[in-house]
Amino acid sequence: MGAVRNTRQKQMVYEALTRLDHPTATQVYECVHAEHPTVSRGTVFRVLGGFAEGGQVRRVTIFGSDTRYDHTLAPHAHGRCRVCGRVCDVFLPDFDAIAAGAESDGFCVESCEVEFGGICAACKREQMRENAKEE
Amino acid sequence: MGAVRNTRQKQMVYEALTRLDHPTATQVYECVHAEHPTVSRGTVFRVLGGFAEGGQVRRVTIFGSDTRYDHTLAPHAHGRCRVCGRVCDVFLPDFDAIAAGAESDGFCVESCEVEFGGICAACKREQMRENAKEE
DNA sequence: CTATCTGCAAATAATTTGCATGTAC
DNA sequence: GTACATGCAAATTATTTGCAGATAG
Repeated sequence: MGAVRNTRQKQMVYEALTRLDHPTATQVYECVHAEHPTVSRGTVFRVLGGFAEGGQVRRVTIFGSDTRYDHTLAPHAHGRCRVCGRVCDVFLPDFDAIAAGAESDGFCVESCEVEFGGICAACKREQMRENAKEE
Repeated sequence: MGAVRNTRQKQMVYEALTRLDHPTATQVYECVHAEHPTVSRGTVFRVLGGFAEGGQVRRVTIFGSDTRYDHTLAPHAHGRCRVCGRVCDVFLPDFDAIAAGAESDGFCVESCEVEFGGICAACKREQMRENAKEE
């Protein structure tokens, strides 16, 4: 018992996840439901929950926003750009050092989430160009 | 215009915030409402939102859990202990280095949130004691 | 076959909002 | 006095759940 079955719905949810960019569960539902109207909200939420449980996807809660899902498993941080609004992956050169810092404060680390607010590389470049024009 | 008024409700909400430990808005509401039944949910949510906006308190979203509020403004991380369930403050020796890492990946950092999952110092000590007893 | 999954629709739970009234300054 | 704030209750929004029927292995 306890065997997890590979259903069409799970495949569709996972595929939507790889195609969308850090989507919320509702966005995944909308994406899947658009092409397959019979797929229900409940199923999408349950499937995503199962994936998160099983470690196939990462559940990310960014700032005030809703819970989002990320299919990239390699350790990385997230940035929320206040210009374009997008959530983007941010790779830190020394992710392990962060956990090490927490350990030194007595907390036994098993998982770690890092989120930034600010401006993404693309929007920053855009701003530079604007400023240059003003001169 | 635009002047923020100092009302009794705001004082009570802030006081509850300092007394509770990383509470959710609903917990703050329950705390305040217990002693002052006329204070409404809407007011508590609005006041907390205003505080977060004005920078008097920090809004923290930890893992899947609800939005929480923190009156400690000094930069620090949060740990969610999977044994006692509590959210505790974790002070990292070099918080700035994390943002520096993100900058090196091109993200222009304005704010940073770090969350850990694991076991807090108190529960870890408890475990040690248990293990010692088994010998 | 049968344990797991799904669809549906109803139930929760958190948070927001409209509006008439209250009150800080 | 008046602009901002509050109380209330209804509206939204995200997510969960119960259950009967469908289906993967």
